[in-house]
Amino acid sequence: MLNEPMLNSPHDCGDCPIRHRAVCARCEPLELQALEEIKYYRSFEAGQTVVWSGDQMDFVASVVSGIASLTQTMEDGRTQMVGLLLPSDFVGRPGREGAAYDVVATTDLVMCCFRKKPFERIMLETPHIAQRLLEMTLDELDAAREWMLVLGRKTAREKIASLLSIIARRDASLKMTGMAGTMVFDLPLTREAMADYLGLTLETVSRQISALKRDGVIHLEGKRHVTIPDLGRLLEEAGDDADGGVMA
Amino acid sequence: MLNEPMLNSPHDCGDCPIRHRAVCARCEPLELQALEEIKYYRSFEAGQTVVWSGDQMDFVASVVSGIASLTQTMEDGRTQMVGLLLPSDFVGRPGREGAAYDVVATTDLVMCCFRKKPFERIMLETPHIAQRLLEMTLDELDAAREWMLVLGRKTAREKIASLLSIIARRDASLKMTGMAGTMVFDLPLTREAMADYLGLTLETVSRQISALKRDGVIHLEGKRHVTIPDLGRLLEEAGDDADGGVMA
DNA sequence: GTTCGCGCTTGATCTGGGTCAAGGATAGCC
DNA sequence: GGCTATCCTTGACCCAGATCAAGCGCGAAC
Repeated sequence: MLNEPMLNSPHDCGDCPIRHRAVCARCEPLELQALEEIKYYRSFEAGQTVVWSGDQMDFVASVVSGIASLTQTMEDGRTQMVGLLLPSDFVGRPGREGAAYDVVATTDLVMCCFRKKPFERIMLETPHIAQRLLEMTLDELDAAREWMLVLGRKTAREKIASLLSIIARRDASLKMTGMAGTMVFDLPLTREAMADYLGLTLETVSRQISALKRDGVIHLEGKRHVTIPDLGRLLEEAGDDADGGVMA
Repeated sequence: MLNEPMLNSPHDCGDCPIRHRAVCARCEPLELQALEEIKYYRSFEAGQTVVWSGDQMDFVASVVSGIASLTQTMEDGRTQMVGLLLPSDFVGRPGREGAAYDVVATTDLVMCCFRKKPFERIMLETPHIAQRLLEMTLDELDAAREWMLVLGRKTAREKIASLLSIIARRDASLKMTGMAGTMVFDLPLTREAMADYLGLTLETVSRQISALKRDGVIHLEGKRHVTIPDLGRLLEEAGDDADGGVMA
């Protein structure tokens, strides 16, 4: 039903060190020089906040390695993760002033940043960059809306299954046999981060993971290393036959 | 914190009959002719489905009058509304094939449609249309993510308050006195539609509305005509002091 | 008028997931 | 080795919201 925004572009453009779909210099030879000039890298440790909601955000960026999350927090501390940024994902709001949500490094993180003002100028001069950003933003919108179904209508078990299948399918190190075969990967999120993404408590996340393990839908080595013997079965658990959901 | 995508452009361009922010012919004098040629109107009765999820969608459109909603449904019938389209809102996925969700006429509805292929061509030739669409899509993304917080972390009472304040602030017929003054409007949604938007059951929606009424936070005449004597108070109920939330 | 249907309300009861609380496992560090 | 911190698990209990059920109000059709 939905397309799969995060899946559709590993964007492997050879030795390009950046691999960001939107503005990869290698894919934009004409703009190479202009983009190179406004480009810089930033590193963050797990747990660090990249930008605070409402703060001025004078750059746009794409993830080089690691995972960042977009998070909203209420005054009383309730938080909801509204997006996961994996390598090659883009973050930024050309034409917008402040950040709309906290951007937090969930793992150690390297981002490739472009100063915003000149980036916007380049965008104006280079129509297909705006169009590519539009497509990516539409993908993110689809993913966000898919996630609204998860948050609003799925049970705890379905939520966990949805998240696991999404991570499994995006994980670069996945090992897959057959159409709905075995997948192996490491969870890049703590139970608490998963809870924040799923609108649950960390206790419920833990319990449901234990239940999936007990029922043989998944296997765990340690707390993070996951084996999914039958992805099709997991997708059924997710209440989501057609596709395994989408993320952003 | 967040900007207010749906609020920021009543886009009153005089006698323009369309008033769609993205492609209003009056605001695009250069493209007037080209857009006029691919433009047509469609009317729907309340309850009709405009497009089904997955179907080919060979147009993009903006709402002229009435309300449409974007809805996702699981095989077992659970449904989640993922967007509300009010007059001047845009719907469509330039560069995308099928529809990602059902589009349903929630009230009687008139849409101004543009055939997709030629629209995409015009977009390619007219950079600032792509840029305007990008900005609108970013707004919708913000709204969707804001709604994720509502779905994932707010209580039933807060959800209702969030929805009411959003509708109140977007309603054209609103009557407002002072900064957080009295507002009067008609609910354009049934209890069931509200439930689908909020991830609740219609019974819970009904009960919470009754509770808000009992507590004097809102007044009701009949089942749809709402008076909010103190918007500030409602926003507190919404657990959302800074702003009243955003919608899409 | 009566009847129907739909949208809505309200009550009674049940339950999934939250809350509170007590450990267990593992990694780093002295 | 022991100590501490972090992350995770599990149990006991509770409550917000779901579910099941009955009935109301009101406009439309006859």
